[in-house]
Amino acid sequence: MNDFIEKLGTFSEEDIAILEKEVQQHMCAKDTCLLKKGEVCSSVYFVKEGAVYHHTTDKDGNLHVIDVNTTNDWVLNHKSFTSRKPSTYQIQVYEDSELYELSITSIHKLIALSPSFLQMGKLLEVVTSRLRFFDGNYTADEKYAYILSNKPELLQKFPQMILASYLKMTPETLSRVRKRVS
Amino acid sequence: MNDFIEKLGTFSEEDIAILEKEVQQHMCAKDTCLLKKGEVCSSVYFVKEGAVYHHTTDKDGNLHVIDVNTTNDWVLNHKSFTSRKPSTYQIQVYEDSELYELSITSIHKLIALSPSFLQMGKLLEVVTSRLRFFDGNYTADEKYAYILSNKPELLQKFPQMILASYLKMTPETLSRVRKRVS
DNA sequence: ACATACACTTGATTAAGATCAAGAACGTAA
DNA sequence: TTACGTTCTTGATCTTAATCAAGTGTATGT
Repeated sequence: MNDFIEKLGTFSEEDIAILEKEVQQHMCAKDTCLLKKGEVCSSVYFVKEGAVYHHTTDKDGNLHVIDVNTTNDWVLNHKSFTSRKPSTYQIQVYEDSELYELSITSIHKLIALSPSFLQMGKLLEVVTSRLRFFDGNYTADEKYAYILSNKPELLQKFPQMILASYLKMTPETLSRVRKRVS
Repeated sequence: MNDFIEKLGTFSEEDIAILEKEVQQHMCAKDTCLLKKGEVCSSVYFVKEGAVYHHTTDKDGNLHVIDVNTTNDWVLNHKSFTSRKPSTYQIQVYEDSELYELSITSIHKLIALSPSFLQMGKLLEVVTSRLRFFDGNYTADEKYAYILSNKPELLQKFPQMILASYLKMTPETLSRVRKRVS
């Protein structure tokens, strides 16, 4: 649990003690749903080991992958979490994973006990900000190269279909990009 | 000033009286800068009449239009405003405009005087959320059709170059789309 | 009225990626 | 082992929009 707490911020010994009481540890099987479409996001997860993806399916049955997380990543729908409005997509475990969970009620309790826990709010803003290429007009090659140099573990954890959807290209294109860039 | 206050929320007579003392009314000439790149956004504007655009210029000298506002729109860099971090772009008046301004210090003062002003925070979140098509993969025709049915006044106020940049297409493409869709 | 500048249009060509289609590689179950 | 279902690869073609280039307005000032 140390790496989890370290990533959360800097805390005193006492703070860590009360924090540890609030954190729940889970072993989640593949396909476990962490947040259903329509539910309000009320927990923050941290991936100790494993893989998680955020997705939705449109009326034509096409899968849209919104986000992907692996080891040492934070997992939450930040928009739903902060606005307390229903999530527009699902968060699901992609492979058997070990997760830490901190509920919103625990977070409120912690902040009431020690204001040093306020730093978590800032953190969650940062960790959930979207990757560069979702704003600008990047080519398929640039998007792949970005992942390759910034988060190559995604390429190992997820199959081409999921990655292609996440990168907004077809699996065929991703296959060709892969060959081209390597 | 009534339409401005109405859009801000629902307030008592006394609230409106203290609010009106804080609002500054401006006549701004074309090209007046409301927020410079690098400054922290510290005011919210409301367009009584006119046109405003948010833009930046990259190292190759290309103009990138991030947002456009016309009559009855709110104007602010929400990210800079809430994070208190420097703006990455400029906000500028595009044609002579009549604007109302509410500074962040005024907002804090108002909230201290009456908690009913807290509703403004929610409002600003909503009004600054990006239009649908900036997430998904929409065609040039779809983007134009969306503006045409949801904010046609933009097409009157701004020249093709600005609109094309905002819609992430070339002016040539926008010209052809225009003919095609109409 | 003329010149200059600027915005817009239109056409021809190019490039990126999607789509369609077929086959290869690999795992799992009978 | 064979058979089936995936996932991934590869090729051929098509579509969208960018680029390049040459026009056509249209306003502004002299």
